[in-house]
Amino acid sequence: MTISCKRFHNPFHEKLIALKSAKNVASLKTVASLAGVSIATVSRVLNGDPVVKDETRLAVQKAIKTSGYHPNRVAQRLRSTVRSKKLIGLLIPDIQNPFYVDVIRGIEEYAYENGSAVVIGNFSQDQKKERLYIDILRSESVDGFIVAPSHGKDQYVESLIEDGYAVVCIDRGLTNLNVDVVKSDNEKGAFNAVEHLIKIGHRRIAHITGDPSIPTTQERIAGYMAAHQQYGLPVDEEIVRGRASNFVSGVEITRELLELPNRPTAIFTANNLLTLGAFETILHRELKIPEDIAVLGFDDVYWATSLNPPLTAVRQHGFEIGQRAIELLYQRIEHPDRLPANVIVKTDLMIRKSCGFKLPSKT
Amino acid sequence: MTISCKRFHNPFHEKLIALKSAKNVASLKTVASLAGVSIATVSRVLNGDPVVKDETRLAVQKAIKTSGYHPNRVAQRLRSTVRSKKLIGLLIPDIQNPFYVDVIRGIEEYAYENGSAVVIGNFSQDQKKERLYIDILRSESVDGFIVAPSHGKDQYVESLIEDGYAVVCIDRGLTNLNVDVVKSDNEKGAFNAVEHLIKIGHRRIAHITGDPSIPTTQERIAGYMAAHQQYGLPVDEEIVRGRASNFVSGVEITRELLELPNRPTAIFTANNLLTLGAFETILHRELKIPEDIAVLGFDDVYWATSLNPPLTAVRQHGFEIGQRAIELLYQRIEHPDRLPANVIVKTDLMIRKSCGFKLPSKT
DNA sequence: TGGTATAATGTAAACGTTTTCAAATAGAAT
DNA sequence: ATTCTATTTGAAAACGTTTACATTATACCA
Repeated sequence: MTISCKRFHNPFHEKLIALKSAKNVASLKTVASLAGVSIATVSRVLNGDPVVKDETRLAVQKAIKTSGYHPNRVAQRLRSTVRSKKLIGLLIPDIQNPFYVDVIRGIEEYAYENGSAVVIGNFSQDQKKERLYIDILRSESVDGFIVAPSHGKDQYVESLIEDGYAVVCIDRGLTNLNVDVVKSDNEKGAFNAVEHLIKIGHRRIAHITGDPSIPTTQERIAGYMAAHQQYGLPVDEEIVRGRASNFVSGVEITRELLELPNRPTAIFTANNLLTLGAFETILHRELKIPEDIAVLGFDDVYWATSLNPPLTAVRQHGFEIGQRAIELLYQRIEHPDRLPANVIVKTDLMIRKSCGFKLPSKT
Repeated sequence: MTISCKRFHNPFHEKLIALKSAKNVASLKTVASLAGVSIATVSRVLNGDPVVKDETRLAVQKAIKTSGYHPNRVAQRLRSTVRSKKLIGLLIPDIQNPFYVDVIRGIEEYAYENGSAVVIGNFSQDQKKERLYIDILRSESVDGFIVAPSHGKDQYVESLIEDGYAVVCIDRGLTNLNVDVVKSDNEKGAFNAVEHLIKIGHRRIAHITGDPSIPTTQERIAGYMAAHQQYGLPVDEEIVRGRASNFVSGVEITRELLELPNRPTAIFTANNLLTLGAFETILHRELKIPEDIAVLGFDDVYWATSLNPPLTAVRQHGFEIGQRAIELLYQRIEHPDRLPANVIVKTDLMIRKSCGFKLPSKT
């Protein structure tokens, strides 16, 4: 007992305690006087400046260790005009959407590996909230933004870029400005999905779209149209409907579709919430999937295989999208004048049972 | 055209431009010289100090508006020793778990309404990652932490409290330290679930538990046991099994259970991933739920009603847990010496079809 | 009018860094 | 010894706030 106490009361340790600030935290000053040098020298050691003498470097490093020093990121951020990569602001439209959760994971993993922290703002498609978050993140001096803008001409996001912030958009771009964008190949994904339905014999395929004002929605509709055109199938505008991108909308529109005199044999839903609405409505009516009506959804989710029947879905690679996005952001921070890149991430069609099987056909 | 240009070239506006810093951002200094006062006065106006004369206040407010001033939160944080509520650190074990997404939403909504920002660290049950995040958040000088500690005696979290940080734990507490905790009533939830199964006639009920080292798991097991005891049902240890809290574990253990000579008539799974594993395994074997075997899961999720059959589940109120947690955190920031609170949030049993119906019985 | 109390504002230090510039030290060459 | 150069270090300013303290302006009273 006495011995261990002694160990803690050696003069060195006492000096250390006295040197720490009110918050009981070691600062440059603590380390400096512990090592008998100036704070400038300590700073140089920390930043790997080769100019310091080996002898001093060693002394400083020892002092850093014994004092348990960690740099104060707030002070660093306040001081330096040059952008580092310490704090990334992330603006997400809907954290409940598993697609965005994947995106977040991708970003977060990369950030973690590089010692960055991520501030997340979930603005729930609410413009006012989006703006508040942008203001907050600005005043937190984040080093860069990753944003899924609420719409194509989001002035607040544009102003960020004009003010010289590093910005990468995900899921949707900006109409007026040339900016780094990472998103899924929505048109191709939708095309492949509808093509699959056509190939296994469907001729009357409904499409429940998301919020028509969102670019993503338009691209998926375009893919739907293109597949029809390519296979010489007419499009019946009556069975291409969409209002909001949520569960309720999925339920309502599916109900409308099922009551149509000439009911479609398949439904292609534009996102996972719509899919859920459709699934539930159909099963509630005691109709069988895929025998009575097939369902194919945009967005694969981890519980898609547990649905009964397992869902055939267009898989977006959210994780990879997130990774690409933060990579681009890092690059932009380093090279602010690099030409903006446009990364399109492929999608995969995950064929399961909700669409039935391929009918015999000659390719 | 000419007119609008003129408007932008009035001397006032030119002065403003000249006053803004290199980053083209207004600071206290900008506002101060625009209003012809010192920065101290501007600061006072901003913080609602009643000492300033109405006349000056008006002038300053006008200058604030025209300059588009926003306070720099980094500088604020660096300067003030007193904790505010501007930046909250949130440490989450698994952002893919919809339960935690609800918790995050609860926290985030409250934070938004109060002008706080939230830094999220997702440490994926990885101790090393948890520690790094704690270090980062410390050095970002967050005003408080909300943490789901990786285990009951998490020294790193404990050290936070010892260093005077405001900390609230969610989902699990800390063994050694008295700290604010918000969590579900796990034992009661499990009890109600098993009671329900017993009441509708099940006599042989398996329990797939989560990672046995997590307190939550123990509490749910306790509820399982208590229900058996109360209804005079013996517990067969062989059908109470658990390894990790993930999907694979759910699949494996379900498989084991199904191959038992004396197969249980119902499975109670301890979280949503295990449930998913069980569901998928059972359906894959072409067994019918609930006729062949009933399933009841801890954790209700938004897609539970879309499963076939819809899942009977113990609903945790993640959103409310988040809200309570940040409320407690705010309180602790204001009153660091308040006695720690222990909030237990009730659960609800959502009865759907995966357990079959109540057998006629004389209560 | 001068004095004093009160109200209003300004000055300057501090928070913990980074970085420029100047100073000190050392070594080499004369 | 003196000067010069190269190496190594330190002093001080700056980032944008808050705040204790000092100063000035205003009002009141004798």
